[in-house]
Amino acid sequence: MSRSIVLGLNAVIVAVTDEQPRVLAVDSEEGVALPYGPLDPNRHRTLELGLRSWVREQTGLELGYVEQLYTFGDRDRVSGHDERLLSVVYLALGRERSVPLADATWRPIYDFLPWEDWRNGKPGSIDRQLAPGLREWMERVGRTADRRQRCAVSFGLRGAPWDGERVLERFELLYEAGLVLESSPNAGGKSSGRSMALDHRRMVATALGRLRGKIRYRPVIFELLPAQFTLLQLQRVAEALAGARLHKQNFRRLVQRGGLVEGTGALETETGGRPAELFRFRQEVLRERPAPGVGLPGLAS
Amino acid sequence: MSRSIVLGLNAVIVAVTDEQPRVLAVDSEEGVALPYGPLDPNRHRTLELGLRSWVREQTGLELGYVEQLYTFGDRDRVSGHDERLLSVVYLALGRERSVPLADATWRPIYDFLPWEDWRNGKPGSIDRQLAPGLREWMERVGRTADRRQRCAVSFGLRGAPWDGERVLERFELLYEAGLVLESSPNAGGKSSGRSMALDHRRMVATALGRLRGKIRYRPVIFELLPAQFTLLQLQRVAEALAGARLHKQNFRRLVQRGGLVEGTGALETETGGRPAELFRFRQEVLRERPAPGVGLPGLAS
DNA sequence: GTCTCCTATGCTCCTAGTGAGTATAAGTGG
DNA sequence: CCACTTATACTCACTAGGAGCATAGGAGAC
Repeated sequence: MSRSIVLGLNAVIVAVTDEQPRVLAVDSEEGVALPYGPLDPNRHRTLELGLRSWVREQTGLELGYVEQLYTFGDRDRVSGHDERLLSVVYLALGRERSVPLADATWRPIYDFLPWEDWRNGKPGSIDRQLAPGLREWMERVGRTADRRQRCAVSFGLRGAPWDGERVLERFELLYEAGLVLESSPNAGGKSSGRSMALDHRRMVATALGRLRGKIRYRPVIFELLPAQFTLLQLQRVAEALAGARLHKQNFRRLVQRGGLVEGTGALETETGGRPAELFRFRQEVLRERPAPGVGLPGLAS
Repeated sequence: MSRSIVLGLNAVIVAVTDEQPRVLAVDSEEGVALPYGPLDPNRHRTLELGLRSWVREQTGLELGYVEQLYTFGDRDRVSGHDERLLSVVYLALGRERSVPLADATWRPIYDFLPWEDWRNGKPGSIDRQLAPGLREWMERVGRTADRRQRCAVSFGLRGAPWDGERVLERFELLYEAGLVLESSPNAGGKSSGRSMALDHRRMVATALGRLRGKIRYRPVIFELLPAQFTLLQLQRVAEALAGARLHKQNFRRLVQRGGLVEGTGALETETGGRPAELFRFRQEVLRERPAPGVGLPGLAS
């Protein structure tokens, strides 16, 4: 049984609207799925171009910022295939807009990973379901020091701090423990989140973790915002991605003194309070600071 | 011409000895090459296991710490192949030791990327050859604002700071400008560095950039050290990777007060001066701090 | 108008961390 | 005992970050 290799291209396309980070997904037989297409060795000169063309075809969207995320290739990650399926996954950022093709829709990321959103305090499901579930799992498979350490570090148990960037570690731990079930459309209550096709939820987890890390040292957050924005809009997007509330005054101080933005003089009056100045991203910061990012005051660094 | 896909696995295996970061390489027809082997869909359950088995076969080395780096898949990156070659590249860390197989040797990374080593001041080749070369290239292809920005940011020209982590950006810029020539064993003088087979030098550049970033927020540097070490040894390894000198007293303060190491009480007397205490990595730091890394005092952060 | 309730924005205070350097300790080889 | 090496403790100034107070300028209720 000499199997051939098929190379798939997947995109985790992220946008933030109404203070919710969202991912563009299509409907498939296996459930909610990321835009996908196989690499065509003849047509696609590069992997990224192949990805862009598949996304265009399936969602009508022309991608802007794109970066490679990870390549998944375990044999058992998808069942029932005759070929060996490898998937190269990309992260794309953009502003949400209506998508021409009807079956492509923007879904809130935290529907799939509800334990990652701490903006309204610690999600109750962590103490109610996930932590007990992990404990049960450890009883079942053996309470090794290594497993205890992983649980503590990933979920901030036993005095460890919560680290927003460990999204993937948390997902993989829950997966191992059988607390998130994939490939079964209606599996899991609200606690363990909505599932996706195949291992697409793992891809979303990878993307969120990477994005949370990256906004701190590269100005990628501006890919998610219009050309002009108020500082509160910027903060809301940062909070949506970080999944945590930030200290307002200090956030402003950081982005302004850090030279990331510059005022335009124009005012936004639809704020519901005092009008806010509109700002724009300051390109020159790239030449001035080695690692310009937004900084997340109020988070454990 | 419907081409099939071949999936290659490459390893950038890094160790530090004699204050030099080194990469394990084998000799091939095209020149110095990274350990390589195609994925066997039947034998290799995961990509990482496939990689480990190829490295074992080609170098006799059993890998420890391994992480996925990047997947290269451009059509034109290798010429003369009938199939489309994709390469999934992994970064591996270890302590250097004699390698059973004779044609696998440890080569200094800075032989391939000499402009990355600033430990003895700014490498002269930057001002002598690379910067002028980039200028010429821009004259030739057009001096767009975007190109000027890339040059300035990557190489710290026109007042921009040098950012040690932008290894890949620098390499790609030099490659575009024709200042590093691959696939020609004797190309380039000392200035542009020794070349490697195919696009393997790009892989090494990717690995070095990732590693420089990672030691700051994950304690991976200890993978490169013996179980016990003096603080100066630790510092020398950090310097070797960062390609820069660090402030000694502040470096010690950072790793000690950061809880990354703990003294063993034992002394190392072969220092040539006052004996130094031997330290070991402190596992518990993982539970205490969200992003424990060594910190590089003296570098622009 | 004026009161209340928004959000925006400026400023202060305190603490922890970082950059840079001085001083002292404890070995080695002559 | 000397010069020289490396180790380690400590100081000082400065900056960045956490937390909160105070004021500014709009909208809507009355």
